[in-house]
Amino acid sequence: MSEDVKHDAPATGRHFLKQWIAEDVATGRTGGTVVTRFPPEPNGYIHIGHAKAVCIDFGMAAEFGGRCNLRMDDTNPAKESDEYADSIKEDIHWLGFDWGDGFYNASDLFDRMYEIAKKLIERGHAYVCDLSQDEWKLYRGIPTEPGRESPGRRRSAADNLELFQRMRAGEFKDGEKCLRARIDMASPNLHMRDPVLYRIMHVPHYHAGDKWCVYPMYDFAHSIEDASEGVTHSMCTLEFEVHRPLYDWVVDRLDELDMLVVRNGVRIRPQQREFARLNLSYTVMSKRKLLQLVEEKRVDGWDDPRMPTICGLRRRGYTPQAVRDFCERIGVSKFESQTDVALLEYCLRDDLNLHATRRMAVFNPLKVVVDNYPQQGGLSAELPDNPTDAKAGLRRVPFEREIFIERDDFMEEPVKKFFRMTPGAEVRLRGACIFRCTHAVRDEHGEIVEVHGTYDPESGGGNAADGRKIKGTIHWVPASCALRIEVRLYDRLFNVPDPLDDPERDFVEFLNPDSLKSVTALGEPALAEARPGDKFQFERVGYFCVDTRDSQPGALVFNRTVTLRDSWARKS
RNA sequence: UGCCCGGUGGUGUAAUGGCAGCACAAAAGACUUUGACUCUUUCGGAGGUGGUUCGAAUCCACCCCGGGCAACCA
Repeated sequence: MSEDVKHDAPATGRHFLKQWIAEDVATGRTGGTVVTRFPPEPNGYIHIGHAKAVCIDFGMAAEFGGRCNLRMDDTNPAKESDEYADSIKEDIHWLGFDWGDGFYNASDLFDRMYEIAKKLIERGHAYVCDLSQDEWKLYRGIPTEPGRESPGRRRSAADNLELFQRMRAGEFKDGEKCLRARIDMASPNLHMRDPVLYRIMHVPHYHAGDKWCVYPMYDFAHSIEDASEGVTHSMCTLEFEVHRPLYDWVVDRLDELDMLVVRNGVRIRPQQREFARLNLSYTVMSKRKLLQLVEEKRVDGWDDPRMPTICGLRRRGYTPQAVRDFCERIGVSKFESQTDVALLEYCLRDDLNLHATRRMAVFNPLKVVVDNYPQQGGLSAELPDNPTDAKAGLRRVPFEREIFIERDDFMEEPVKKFFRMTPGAEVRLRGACIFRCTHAVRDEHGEIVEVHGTYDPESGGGNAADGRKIKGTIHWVPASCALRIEVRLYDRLFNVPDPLDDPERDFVEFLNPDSLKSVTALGEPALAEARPGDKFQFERVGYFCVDTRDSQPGALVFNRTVTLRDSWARKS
């Protein structure tokens, strides 16, 4: 699926996950098929950090000829919904990945998990704990000191089983009891100090309905989900590293119960490894904080084009190819790094340059009058829709006696190395002709209101008949038939590279007040045909797309996806 | 301060005991009917101290620094 991704960068070396999987393939531990999974919790929209995980999970499976399941890790009904589950599926498909028939819900395994829990109780591996949450915290101890045993730990298996069944029957209130694993209250790893396996929640589940009032905890559920699906390689982010012994403990119990999938005679013991999550400069990546931005209306919803969510990037005009290329380039490691958003933008421009249709649009118009141009001149510029694509077509832009150019493209007293329009000098009007400015006209405030000059009638299309070179080329739109378009100029959401870096200040204080500026621009007539989602390069300015939410025929709204690189602006 | 995991140019990464390389960023130049793209060049790196070795980014020890874990969240 990644044929269309450019691989001009040297293939990143075999990162540790590839090495790990390759080794397991070689030793036959996979039973012939590498199986991975992407296990989002449907409690929010996925963002570019998840895209990294998606690319790793699906990418590793593809690379080793295996498969990757999509699984909703929906074990906490308090926060989850169909809306989120649906959006996650849509976003993964948009990224270009497909799970085939490998779609699962953790909640479909609730019966199985419940049975496993009962077996664990019978075998003395789990017990019902009556401690309140506060007591349980006290009993757990602190890292430097061992914890104390819960009274429930010494209860008979039969009694615990009965209590657990009563929990499930709804006889207890939330938090009144819980099921815990019997492991080691003295473990230096807090997660091994008899972790909670089931809690009571009298909350209906968006998928399982009102069948349950007890729900499994992540550590218990996740191992069972992986094992049930025959997952061989379970990759997640670094914060789960300390959970690994517990993951393995549950897999051991399943093994004892003979509940592991057997593939080609090999019992599949899923294994977990962890990689560093993606951090991107000038944004935040935590679902909680993104939710906060949405709820406090700091942005216009999850798909606000400034959001790092997949739907936000999509609306902004990002392409799946660019996101995948980016995920390939950032590599995989265990070092907690912060990637420069400039790399993402590089990948974006790289793709858009190849595929975006070219048009001209003027953002800050300055009227230019071509004094020697006949009223019905009949000249028009014929320009390629995309010079990087030989198959792309051409469009005509009518040239007129009055046109608009970018105010920045004119300087009455030019600084050195200014190659654009300036009195006395020639400049090329893109695709149309060579123009020599004679003078600027000012109003009573000294503001330049229009510029006059003459064109070279022998320069149709922009080439001089005598072959003389013209250094500067600027874009323009015809005055009479230019299209008024709304353009939303998006910039980075935050004005510091790491908004979470300052413990003294709330990250919202670092929001960039100029992250959105809405302006009216003048576009060339061909833009009238633009449809929602279409991507364009406005020449010499940047990449833009037609907004999928607010744009209407006759009232077009464009989002600035990313500017063009501009070495002139950087210099001055 | 208990346990776990990390530390290679500004940023992200490569090497698996044998010349520290690539990409992004930055800078200079060439080309150019987009000051874009493309091309060339430059800049700049091993947290520290010891040790093992003919040879250490890589192995060992100690130290320093960063992150994670102490939700009945995932």
